[in-house]
Amino acid sequence: MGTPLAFNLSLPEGLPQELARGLEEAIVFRDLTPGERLVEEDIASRFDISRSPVREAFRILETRGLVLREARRGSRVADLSRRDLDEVYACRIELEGLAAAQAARARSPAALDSLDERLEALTVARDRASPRDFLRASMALSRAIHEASHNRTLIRLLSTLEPQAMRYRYVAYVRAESLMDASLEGNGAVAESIHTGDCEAASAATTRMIRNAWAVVGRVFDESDAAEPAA
Amino acid sequence: MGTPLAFNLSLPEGLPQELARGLEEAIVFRDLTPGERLVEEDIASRFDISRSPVREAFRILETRGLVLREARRGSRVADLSRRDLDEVYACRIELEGLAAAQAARARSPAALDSLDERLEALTVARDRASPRDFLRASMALSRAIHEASHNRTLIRLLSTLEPQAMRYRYVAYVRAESLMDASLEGNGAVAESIHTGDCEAASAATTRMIRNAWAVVGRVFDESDAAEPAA
DNA sequence: CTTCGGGATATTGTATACAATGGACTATCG
DNA sequence: CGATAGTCCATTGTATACAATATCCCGAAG
Repeated sequence: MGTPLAFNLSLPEGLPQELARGLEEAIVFRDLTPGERLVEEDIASRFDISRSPVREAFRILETRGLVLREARRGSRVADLSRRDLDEVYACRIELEGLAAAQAARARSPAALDSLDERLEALTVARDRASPRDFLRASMALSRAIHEASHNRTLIRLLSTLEPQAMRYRYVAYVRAESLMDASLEGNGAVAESIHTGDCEAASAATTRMIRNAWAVVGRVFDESDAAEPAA
Repeated sequence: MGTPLAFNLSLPEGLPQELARGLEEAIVFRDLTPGERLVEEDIASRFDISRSPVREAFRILETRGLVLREARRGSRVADLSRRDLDEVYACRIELEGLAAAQAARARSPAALDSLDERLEALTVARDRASPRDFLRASMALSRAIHEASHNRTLIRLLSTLEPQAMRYRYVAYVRAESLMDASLEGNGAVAESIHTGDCEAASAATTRMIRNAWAVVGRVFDESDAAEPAA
């Protein structure tokens, strides 16, 4: 399993966080495959650091549902499953809906600007038709919406839920790039109602978008899963 | 600040987890006060262990919103505020509502038994009129509902949200013990609709219960906060 | 051929040692 | 007297060392 896993690790925010971010991308984009074992020493030596920050990074990833840790039995990349997908999307509907509603209520100018910016970037990424870039941009936009809610607790919860969702979105986008159009459209509607300040509409638009995505991503996943049942 | 903080730390689930549980109780029940600094070495020597597990425990508590960590500046017990309270309750409404609905949909016999058991225990705790015991029992009942949803992702999210809510509930119960009656009644209604298998009713009952609690706990907190603004 | 046991090994969990940084204190200068 | 630079100390961040345990492999017995 010749995994590249080569990202430079500067430390503007702490080494464990940086490492976690890198590993997160590797998991989402399947450089690290579901079920793959994660040995602390391996990762540590690969980046020429000690096990201490690696352990902390694993813990971070565990709270994001990307890594499973069993006491004294080690860590491994969390599996993908239809059941897990459904769990994540059910939760997303509730929390993203709330975030959009509260963002619409707050309507802070700075947050709205950031939102427009990210939406623009998302359009650009769609035109390049790269699932990877599109997802990164989509993640940034989501974060902007979450932060526009000015609800730190909600932001905390979503930051531990979104990465898990990204994995399924990536699989779907790779197999059906047209999904990106739907996502772009949905996000546009959400952004618009947030601008308007209509909480109900923002929540409804978000709910609708995620429910759609759920159906499509789920379908694609099932097909993908049937093709290669034990990835 | 002669903090007792004496709980025996056996290790049936790992030392950091055990320590985190103990510290969590100490924070919820105000043995550790909001804003109080948490020095790794202090805690470590107090329990005669090394800093390693203490650091991991702090990280766990950070994900539960009970501890704030700033890079190289140490950790401290998270403050209580009306804003934080509102954030937590807004999220709880969504997630607990979903949990109740999914529990009603699943209706697995084992989970229902566990639920009844916890509800009975809650009644007993109410009769003793001890906020501490009541909260512990209430926490157990909540967990039973969450697990009855059979949604691991939701359980994960709620397990990082509930402890934060417990802090406010504790403050409120101490000042207004009658709140326990309301909680007991609300939980009874929720349990009943879960038994019935009516998702809508379960969700609605939960939403109503939490919305009520939000209003009352918020009011009590404001009064309490006015009395001692900087605890 | 299968199953059970025992030891070697790989890996995690905990402790300790070292490095680096931030804050406080002090002394000196304007 | 106030401001500021320099030093010291408390504390976190990282690395390494040690302990404990689960797993794997192999051999022997049934």
